[in-house]
Amino acid sequence: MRDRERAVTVNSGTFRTGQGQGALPRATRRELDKDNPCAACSVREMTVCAPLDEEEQRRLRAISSTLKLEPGRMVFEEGAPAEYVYNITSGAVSLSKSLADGRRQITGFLYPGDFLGLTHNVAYAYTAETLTHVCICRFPRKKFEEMLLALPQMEHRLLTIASNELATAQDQMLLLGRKTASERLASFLIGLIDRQAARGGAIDVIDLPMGRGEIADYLGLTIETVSRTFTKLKKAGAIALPDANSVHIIGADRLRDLASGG
Amino acid sequence: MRDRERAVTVNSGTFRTGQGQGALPRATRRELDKDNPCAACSVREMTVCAPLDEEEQRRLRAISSTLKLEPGRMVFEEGAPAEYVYNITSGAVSLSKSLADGRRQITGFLYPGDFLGLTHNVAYAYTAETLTHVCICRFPRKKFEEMLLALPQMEHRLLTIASNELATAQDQMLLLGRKTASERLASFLIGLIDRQAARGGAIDVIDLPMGRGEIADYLGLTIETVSRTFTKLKKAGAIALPDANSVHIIGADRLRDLASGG
DNA sequence: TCGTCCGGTTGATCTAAATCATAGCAGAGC
DNA sequence: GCTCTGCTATGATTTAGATCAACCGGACGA
Repeated sequence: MRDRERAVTVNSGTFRTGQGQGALPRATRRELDKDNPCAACSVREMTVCAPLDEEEQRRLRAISSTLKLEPGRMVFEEGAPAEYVYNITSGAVSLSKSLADGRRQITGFLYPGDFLGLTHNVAYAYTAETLTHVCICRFPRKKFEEMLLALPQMEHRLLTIASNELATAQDQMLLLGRKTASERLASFLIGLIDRQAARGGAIDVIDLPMGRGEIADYLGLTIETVSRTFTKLKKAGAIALPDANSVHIIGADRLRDLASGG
Repeated sequence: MRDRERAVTVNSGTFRTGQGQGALPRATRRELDKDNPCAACSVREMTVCAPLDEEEQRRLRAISSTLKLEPGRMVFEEGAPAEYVYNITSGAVSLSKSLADGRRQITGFLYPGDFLGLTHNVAYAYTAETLTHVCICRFPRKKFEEMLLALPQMEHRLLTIASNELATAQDQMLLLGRKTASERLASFLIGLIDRQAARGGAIDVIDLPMGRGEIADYLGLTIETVSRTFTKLKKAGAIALPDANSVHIIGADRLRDLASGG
C-alpha cells in the first residue's frame, strides 16, 4: 500500500531534528544520555513506564529502540504481524481501520505518552500512521510481554489505560451512532481542549495536527461536511479559525452544550 | 428514571426459576451447593475466574452475591456510583449511553461469562440493563480491586478481556462511522454467529434476545430501518425469519461479504 | 515571476436513512 | 371469545449529510 517505516533508529544519544509541535524542549534534549535517557523523558510520568523503579526502567530500556518518523508514515498496518509495541514520546499518530473499498474510520488520535500496539492477536487490528514528525519508543512485543509477567504494577497500569480507552471508545460510539455533524465537531474540539487542560496546556486555543480529511474520518463525516461545520461554528461565534490548523475557543459553554446534545 | 435493581439475593443454594434462553441447563443447576457453587458454574472457564485455583475461588466467592433479575431491569445506571462489578452467568444484558434528549447508543450486548462494571472512575460510564432473565454474580468493587492486587493472573486476564473489548469497540466504530444499513445488520448477524461458533453453538440459527429497538440503538439506525433491512436481507435470500426473534442464516458467505463492505 | 499543486471552502444536487403515518399480529388480561 | 397493548412491518414524505463540481489561496519548484 503506502510507505513502510523508514525511520532512523536512534538507540541513544542526542536527538537531531525534532521540530514541530511534538518535539521535546531543547533543554530536556540536552540531558539525554546513554546511561539513562528515560530519566529525561518528558512523558514518563504519564505513560506505562511511570510505575517502574530505576532498575526496572533500565531493563525495559534494554529492549527498546527509539525511532524518528516523518509525517504521513505508517508505523504499522492492520493485519501485519504484531511484532512490536510502541510508546509515543513526541508528535501525533492516527489509528484507523478500513474497508476493502477504501472507506476509512479513524478510531483515535494518539499524543505523547500514549501507548499502542497491544493486542492479544498475532496481527495488528488497525493501522497506525504519523500525522506529524514523531518520536516513538519501540519494544519487541514478545520480550515486552515476558517482562510484563514480572511487573504486575505495569500490567495494572496497562489495565487502567485500556479501561480508559474503552470509556473513550464508548463515547465515540455514541458520537458516531447518534450525534449530528455539529455535535460531533463540538465534541471533538471539547475533547481536545479537555485533554490539553488535563496536561496543563491551553484551554482556549487548539493546534490541530491533522487535516480536514482525518477529522472527517474520525467523526464519520466527509471533508466537505467538516469544513461546512467549522464555518457554521465560526458564524455562530463559538470558535475562531485564524488558520485551518488553529482553533480559538470563544464560546466554550455553548460548545460543551452542543457536544452533549444541548 | 426507570426501575432500580429489585432482585432477590441468592447467596447460595438451589436456583429457583431461571427459565428463558439464558438459564443454566437443569443438570448443572442440580450440582450447585453451598460449599462450591463456582465448581458447577457453566461459564467459569471463559470468564475472569478461570485462572484462579480452588482457594482463590473460595476467597472470591466469599465477597460475591448472586442476583436474579427479570427482563428490562436496570443493573446500574450511567453516572451512578460504581460500587460493584458483575459477572453474567446466564441471560443477556445491554450496555448503553444516552444523550440528554433520549437519543441512545447501545455499546454492547453481554452474554454468559461476560464481565461488567470495571471502571477507573467513581461513577459508571454507561447503563446496564437486562434483556432477558439474568443471573449475575456481584462483587463489591473495592474488595474486588483489593483482591486483584494479590491476584496478578486475574489482572492479566482482565487485561486480555479489556484488550479484546477494545478491538470489538474499534470494529463497531468502523461500523457506525462508515457502513451502510445492510452492512451494519449483516455485520451484527455475523458477529452473533461467530460468537456462537466460538462457544460451540449453532452456526446457522440465531436466537435474538433483543428487540428491533435495541438492534437499532446498537447499529446507529432507527427501528424502521432495521425492520426494512431485515426484509431486504430476507428477500435477497441471505436469511430467513421464522419469527422476529429467530434468524436462519442461509447465505453466510453473502452475508460475510456484505459485512466487510463487499 | 509564474504556473502547478494541494488543502480547504463553498455551491448545487442527490440519496440513504430518518421521520411520520398506518396497519398487522401475537400475547396478556378480562 | 374479545379488546388492549406492544412490537413489527411497510408505505409516503422529508432531510441531513453525501456527492459532484468549482473555486480560492498559499507553498513550492522551475
